[in-house]
Amino acid sequence: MPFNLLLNNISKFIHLESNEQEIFISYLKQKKLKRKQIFLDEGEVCKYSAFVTEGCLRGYTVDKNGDEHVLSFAPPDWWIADMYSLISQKPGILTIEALEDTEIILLSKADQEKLYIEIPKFERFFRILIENSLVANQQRIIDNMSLTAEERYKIFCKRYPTLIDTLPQKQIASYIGVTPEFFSRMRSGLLRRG
Amino acid sequence: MPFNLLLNNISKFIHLESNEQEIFISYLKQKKLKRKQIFLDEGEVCKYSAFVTEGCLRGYTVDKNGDEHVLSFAPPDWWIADMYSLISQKPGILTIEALEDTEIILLSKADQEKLYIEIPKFERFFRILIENSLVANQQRIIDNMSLTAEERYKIFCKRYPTLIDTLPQKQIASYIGVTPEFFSRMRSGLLRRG
DNA sequence: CGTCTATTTGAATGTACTCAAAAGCGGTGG
DNA sequence: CCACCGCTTTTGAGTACATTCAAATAGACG
Repeated sequence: MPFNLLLNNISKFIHLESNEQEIFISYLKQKKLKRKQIFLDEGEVCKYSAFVTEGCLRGYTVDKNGDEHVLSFAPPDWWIADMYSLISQKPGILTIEALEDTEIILLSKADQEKLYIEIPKFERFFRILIENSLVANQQRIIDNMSLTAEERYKIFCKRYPTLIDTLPQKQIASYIGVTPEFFSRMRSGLLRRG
Repeated sequence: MPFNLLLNNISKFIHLESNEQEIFISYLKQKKLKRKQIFLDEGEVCKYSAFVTEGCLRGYTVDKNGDEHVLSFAPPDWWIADMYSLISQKPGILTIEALEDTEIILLSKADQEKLYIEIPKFERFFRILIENSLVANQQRIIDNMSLTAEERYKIFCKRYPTLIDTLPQKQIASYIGVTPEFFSRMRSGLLRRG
């Protein structure tokens, strides 16, 4: 079944009866994205949460100089959306793009709201999901203020070991908050030393 | 009634029947903090969410050089906690301190969990609260990556106009992510120009 | 293969930091 | 109520981490 990864993800936090599973599944849509395909563009209203089952997405913003800044990666078993836009239903600031051929499961904002009412457990599920996301984001703010680029890179390597070999350096540099040039020097420095 | 600010805050997102209000209020405790008093210390397990009714708190971390970094301010009508520690019930990294004489309302983790079960609406309330917090934190990450210190300062002034005159510059500098010395220069630069 | 993009390397520059010291301000006690 | 003490803010000079711009090299995809 194509929804197994998602159902398993959910079962870590709440238990669904089989009829509840059916209702939930009825709300889901599958979608495939080609490498470099845009899932959500800056300025659009975000109408879906996406759960990645294969491949990888990235969410990024573009600043006034045209430089990109990666807010988040979404490898398999992760959710991604422009949370600001999804909540407010106003035009968003994120672009979400496939870094490779990717498969996702979609849950629309409207259906998510229905879920909250029909199966209140989902309110709990998404609360917990967002709590964890909040904690991770707060930690990242602290790290950005407290640590050097090299320390942030080491933390990234520990926290996302699987992403290190798959992602282009450019993208990791952008997530960590340095230029690709500096990231390259940093890495060759780390290799020579420890 | 001392809980009016909090009840009013909640009523923006969910409606409580009067008996539900009573249950909720029965879980709350009031507490007063003197200026510079520590509400939660680094390394402690965070057992309470705090809602500020008067004064102001700040949550900060201390890095390996002994420098402080402010993660959040909590003026009246705001919640504050060490979310990581509150969720995991492990020792936290935040210190939460009163910047002035402050009054807060406490809700314990245990009672919050009870609320979720007895009055499921609260699951929704806190989900929404945390969603908004997540969006604000994500925006801050983006701003830290995209903007200069001066631009971040201007945004801070717009977003928290009331805090500008009450907070010591040192604290704002720490929130924005610059040294007090640089912050001072930056400000005098801004005053001379526009 | 050829083209396009990613990565590396070099040199000059800038933004923000460090250390040091002076000036300002606020709270507290005599 | 004033004087003092401690903390915050300002100012100065030198420095560092990271950026910019440019060019060469390497890699990946069609």
